[in-house]
Amino acid sequence: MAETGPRFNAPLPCAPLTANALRMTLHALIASLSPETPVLIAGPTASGKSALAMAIAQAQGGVIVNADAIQVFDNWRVLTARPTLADEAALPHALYGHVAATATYSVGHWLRDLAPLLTGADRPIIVGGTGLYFTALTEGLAVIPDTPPEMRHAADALPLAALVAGLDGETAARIDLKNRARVQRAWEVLQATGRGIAAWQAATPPPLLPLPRAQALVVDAPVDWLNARIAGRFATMLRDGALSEAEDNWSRWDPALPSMKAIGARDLMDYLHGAVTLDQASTAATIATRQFAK
RNA sequence: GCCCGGGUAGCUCAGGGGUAGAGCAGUGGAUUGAAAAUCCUCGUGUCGGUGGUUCGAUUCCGCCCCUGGGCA
Repeated sequence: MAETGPRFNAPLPCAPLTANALRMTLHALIASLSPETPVLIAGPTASGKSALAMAIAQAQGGVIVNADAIQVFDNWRVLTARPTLADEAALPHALYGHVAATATYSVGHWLRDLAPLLTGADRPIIVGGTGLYFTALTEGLAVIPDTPPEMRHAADALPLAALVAGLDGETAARIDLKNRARVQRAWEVLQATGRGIAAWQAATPPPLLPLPRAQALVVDAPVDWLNARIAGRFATMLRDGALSEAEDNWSRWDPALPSMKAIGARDLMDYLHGAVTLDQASTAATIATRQFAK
């Protein structure tokens, strides 16, 4: 059962179906689900995960819970394809836009926010594109004390080689030493706690929701079909107000903030700066989306 | 019409008498608190066409075609 990453069964080959066949497939799929058991929905962006979640909630009830690292922030709705106000009014949603744009947030926060929903009255339907979140949920996450922000600042200033030199042997043997994000995280943990991250991870507690206790679905779609949907997506976002969202974020723009990592945010800011045309921004954002969807 | 640049990977370009290499795009893979992040892997293409010089031309020379700019 122990696999690496969320490798769910994939019963929904939605793309090549006609609208009617798709409706019937969805119908059969939903009918096969137990209304008591938590549902997990993973899949690439623009594959129709949210629509599936809403269809399930509509038919069987339950709360739609976000498992996307960027949709948790309150500053982008259109650009991150968060459920609309109408969607949220129609069906219960949780962990969407509940974090301030200027806050830091990560898997640990998410798991803590999620925990009460797993034992609540409503059956959770957890949808999202962040693989790490699903992995942490179904396979567990090491409990490591928070590292202070100063530690991050200190590490930011150091070259990779210095960080590598500062690791404990057990950790150094285990992680990708060329990957700055991994190395820096390990360095920060060792500095802050005096214990190597490998040791912390070896003591990972059992998962909050092991895969066998959930109904896991992955929306799988052919690349060509996906790319076609992605191609029109940014234009649609612009039409729906992505540009004014960008203007709203203008005064607090800081590329280092997690909330500003939203695909297209940087491109929109570049456009507002006059550095690129809207066309160039759209192209860049579309390419980034396609790469992300893989 | 004349003068000066260019024409090399899907795109932007570097190079240079011994059949060529970067970035981007694309591909495959990794992933334990930045994950919409981060890292790793994969580069043969008539070097615009055609003649010539040469042991050997994508590289030098002629002509032709295309393209950017300047002068008329």
